[in-house]
Amino acid sequence: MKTPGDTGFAFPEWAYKPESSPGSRQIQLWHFILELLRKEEYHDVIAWQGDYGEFVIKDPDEVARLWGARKCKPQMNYDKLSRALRYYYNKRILHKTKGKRFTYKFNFNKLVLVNYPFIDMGSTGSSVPQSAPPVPTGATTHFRFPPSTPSEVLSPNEDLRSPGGMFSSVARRMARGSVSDCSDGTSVNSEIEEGNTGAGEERGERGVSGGGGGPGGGGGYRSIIHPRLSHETLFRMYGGPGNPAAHPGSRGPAGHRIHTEPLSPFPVSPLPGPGGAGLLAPPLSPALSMTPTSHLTYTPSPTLSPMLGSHFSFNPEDMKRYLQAHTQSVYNYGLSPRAFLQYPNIVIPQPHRPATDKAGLSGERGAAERAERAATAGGGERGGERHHHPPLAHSAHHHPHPPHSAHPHPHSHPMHHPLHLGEEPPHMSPFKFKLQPPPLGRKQRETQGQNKPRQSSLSSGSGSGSMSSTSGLGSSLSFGSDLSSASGSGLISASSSTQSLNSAGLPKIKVEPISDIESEEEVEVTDISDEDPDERDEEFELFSPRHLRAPNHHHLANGTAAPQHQPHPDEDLDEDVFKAPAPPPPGLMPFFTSQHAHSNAHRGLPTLKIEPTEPGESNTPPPQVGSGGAPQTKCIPLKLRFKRRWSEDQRMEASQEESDDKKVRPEEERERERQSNGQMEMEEDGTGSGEGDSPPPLAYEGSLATPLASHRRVSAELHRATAQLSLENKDC
DNA sequence: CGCGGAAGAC
DNA sequence: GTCTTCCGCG
Repeated sequence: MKTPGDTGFAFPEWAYKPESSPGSRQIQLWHFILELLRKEEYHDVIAWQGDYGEFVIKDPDEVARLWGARKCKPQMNYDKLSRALRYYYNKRILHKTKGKRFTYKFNFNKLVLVNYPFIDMGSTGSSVPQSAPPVPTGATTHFRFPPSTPSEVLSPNEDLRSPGGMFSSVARRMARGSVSDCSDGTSVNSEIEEGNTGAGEERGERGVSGGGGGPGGGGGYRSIIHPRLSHETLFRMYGGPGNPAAHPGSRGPAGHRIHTEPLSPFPVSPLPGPGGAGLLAPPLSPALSMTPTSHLTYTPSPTLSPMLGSHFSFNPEDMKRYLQAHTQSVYNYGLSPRAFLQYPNIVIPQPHRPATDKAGLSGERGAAERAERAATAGGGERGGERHHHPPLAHSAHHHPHPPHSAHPHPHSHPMHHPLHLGEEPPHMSPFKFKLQPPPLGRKQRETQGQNKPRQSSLSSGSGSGSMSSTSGLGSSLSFGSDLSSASGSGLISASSSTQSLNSAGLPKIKVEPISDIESEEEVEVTDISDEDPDERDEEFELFSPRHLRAPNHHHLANGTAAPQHQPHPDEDLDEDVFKAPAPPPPGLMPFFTSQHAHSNAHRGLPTLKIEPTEPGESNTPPPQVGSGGAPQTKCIPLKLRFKRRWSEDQRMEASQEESDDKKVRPEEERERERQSNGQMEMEEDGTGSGEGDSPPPLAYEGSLATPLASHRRVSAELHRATAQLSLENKDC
């Protein structure tokens, strides 16, 4: 569904950049998949379908062939490709949609969310259905796979500052294929890329007629983004010139909203100054820092890391929306609130469903598949996915642009076989679906049970310090002009379809009547069957009381009430990234204010209070918390408290991650944890004094980039601070 | 069809 | 580290 247009889902550009991937120089499979997904030409082969992030490989052999071509592995086949895909399970980049053949689902949280932690949802009212892709179908939604050529990577200069420059640079990159050519001369890239031009095999043409590429020009969504120009769609942090494509609503570079919300990242800096991004106020998430410079380095997760050159181009408003939507999605998905903790300024979005759109999301998956396979039949009027989408897209999204040829009708593609997807026209469904978290790999599942201490792989992986500074935004996104509409369309259709499916005997789905009240739980459809127990568990953990202990903190930190919603089952995800060290964030902020500290102490960890000091560590009563000034009434062993808290958090994380990461990052994390635990002890108390020592930025950085790392850093900082305090406040 | 271990290439 | 290749299991 979402695919309306094609790629209904918009990913940040960085997601498409191969460079971003840490380990591999070459394009990674998930990048490749995304690339294919975003190209209309390949919709017959692979397309978004079903829930948010869910896609179906309609033609496994073809996909394998393409992949093989890209990698110059002629022997590639679906079996192998799928093995590679399965490796993503542990990384949590993907998970399998059970019950549906060839259907997988991206974990956007990991992919996207991570990168846009700063999003301020609170302000916007618009909500996007959970399942909806982050940026559903907007005209602008396409992302283009940027060619990866490193050389091409934007020069910092360009990226950063000049919007135009960025675009151009980006454009260039994009223009190129993302991939390396096979030695034989076959260039994979060309295949894909050319698809647009027609070079590609059958598919080729789809594209965009809008070749003009001009922004705004092309037809349909694509039009907005010329294949090569997709940048436009990309959002730049501070906007380049508004995207023409941008939806009408967004006007100028600086969206209105942006300014309106103090907290919102956008307002912060549009200044592009290089420093700007990096320099954002500590409170802001690192991600916020949009500066190009920072981006370059920023890598949220090892796997996901944004590419160096990531640029952002976006319309602020759009961005905002996008983020919100995304956030919601994430949220719905079960993103852990903790993630947000890191960013005090960020308002945690509460999921809410659009009044109108309440409908659920997508569900059609199976049907679609079958349809396809069945296919054949020309059953539908629609040709492949698009069929559905386009219409939806239109209605749903109003294109800012003038209608384009491309835009078109679903059928526009000559190539497509008429597949009939299960999609249905959007309509609201009275039910709400509950999203299931993506299923974990077996192991993970198994493992979960055991709580091993582990930390998130992702976070650590990427890196540590370097990335931190960079803003999360390295990616560029294209936003659908209208989220609500988009979401609505996608979701709705899905929901309906889902239901139908159910009736059909498809996988079980939980359908709940929608209650407005629960806005939080958005709709998601998932197969209950498997899934997510794992993830859920994980998530639960996040939310578990322990974490929640100091809900207030969070809220405070955020500045807005975070949704208290209970642990969503859904939450999940990407914990790694998000999980940032819970303790730190809240703590840090508070740091500066003595009051917070106190409050924390009091409220927060009641239990902790009295515990005996630890053995090795200083028994010494921790310094008073209120360093700032609040004389603490008593010397509270903050250390202990914090320590405890910290430990718990870590444990939690560990447990969560454990499951997640088992493979991914094993020991480092643990080790870190251990260390941190040991050290952490005092930390937070130091708040007041600590400040000096620990520059907020650090903390943030860490948090963004790598939770773990950040933890460590923070802890170290705290430690130091604490030490000082201790010295100072010996009396206690 | 899907999963995941193992070995190995890059 | 990211697959690629094989393979046994369900």
